[in-house]
Amino acid sequence: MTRVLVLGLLDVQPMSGYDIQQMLRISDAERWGGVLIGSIYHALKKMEKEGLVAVESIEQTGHRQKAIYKITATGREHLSQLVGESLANSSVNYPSTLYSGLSFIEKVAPEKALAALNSQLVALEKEYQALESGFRLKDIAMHQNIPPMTKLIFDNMYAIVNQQRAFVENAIKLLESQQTGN
Amino acid sequence: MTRVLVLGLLDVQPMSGYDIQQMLRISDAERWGGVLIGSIYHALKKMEKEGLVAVESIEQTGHRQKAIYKITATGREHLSQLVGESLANSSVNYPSTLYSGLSFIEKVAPEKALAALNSQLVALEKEYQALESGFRLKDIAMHQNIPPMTKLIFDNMYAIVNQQRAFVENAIKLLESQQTGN
DNA sequence: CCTCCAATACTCTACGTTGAGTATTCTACA
DNA sequence: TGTAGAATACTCAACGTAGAGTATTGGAGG
Repeated sequence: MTRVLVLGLLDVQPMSGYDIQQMLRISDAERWGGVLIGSIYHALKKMEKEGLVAVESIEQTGHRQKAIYKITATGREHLSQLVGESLANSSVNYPSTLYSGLSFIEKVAPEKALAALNSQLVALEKEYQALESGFRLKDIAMHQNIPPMTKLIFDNMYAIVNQQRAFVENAIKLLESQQTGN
Repeated sequence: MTRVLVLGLLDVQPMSGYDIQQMLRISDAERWGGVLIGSIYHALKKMEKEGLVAVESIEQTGHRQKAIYKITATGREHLSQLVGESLANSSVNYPSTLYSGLSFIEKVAPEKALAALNSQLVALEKEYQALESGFRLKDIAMHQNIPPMTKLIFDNMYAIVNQQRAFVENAIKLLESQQTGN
């Protein structure tokens, strides 16, 4: 996924690792991608060895220099390949951390478990609001002309957060009913 | 997550890395956890150094030996801690691979993109059916007495697969409408 | 003009994941 | 009784992730 994002951005125009970082930070990819600094530079180095990208130039500013990378023809083919795979592969990923926690929930005291689940509910609420305000900002920036695919992705993110919210609420209800012995 | 599962199982009874592997394979965790061989042994070695687990005994069978691990008191505390965190942390994880593919969908020919998305739909359908038959088998094995928490988790998995199915269907519709120029 | 903080542009190492690979033992069946 | 293949039990190196750390430059305020 890191590779798709890096190659995709370099295909728009040559840029440095830092620029890629900034691009990802500004775009929605920040929220769902969570690509970290180290991964970007690692991907660039790796793909350079593989001939998918190349250093176009090195800009000097005083004693500091930055490498401007560009995508190669092979890289463009590879990108197309990767995008195809990303579209074809199953996109389900279960919240395994939560599942494993619930599987061994008896390892913590019921009050602690309830407190923990409630704090997750707060986190989910926060995520939902961050999504909403992010969307509003984008909507204004693009003058109410958000591309339909971006809209679809946002809707999917809303749906996922809501789904998890309902799930956690049900888990809480179940725990409470078990605690009172009903 | 690997640690929670490994510690949780060792807390039931001492066993070897291979036994843990088998336990996970049999349980539902196989489907959502996807914990791989290497990760289990790595976790065991690491946690042994940290004093969370210890080798209880080494069973010899001819020239082959297997190490039976047990959880320590510190390990039990740690498990409780980890379960608490698993319950408290946000459980949303977006299908970033698909999102990145969709973000750069124009890098592949429209027919290829459609074909790829349709093959994902097939994969999702397969996953749904695997879920259903897995649940039925479990239901029979437990004589229609599946624990409510397990039921909740299964329902969440169904919901997630359905959500992704709807999402991919909408993406396909959007692509088709763009292709015909509506 | 100086100073301090934010921004720029990476480097580096620790860590977990991945799954092919290795080696041994068991077992079914011919 | 021999043997092919499944099951057992783990090793190992390549790889990607993670994010703190380092070093330099730009800019705002006193």
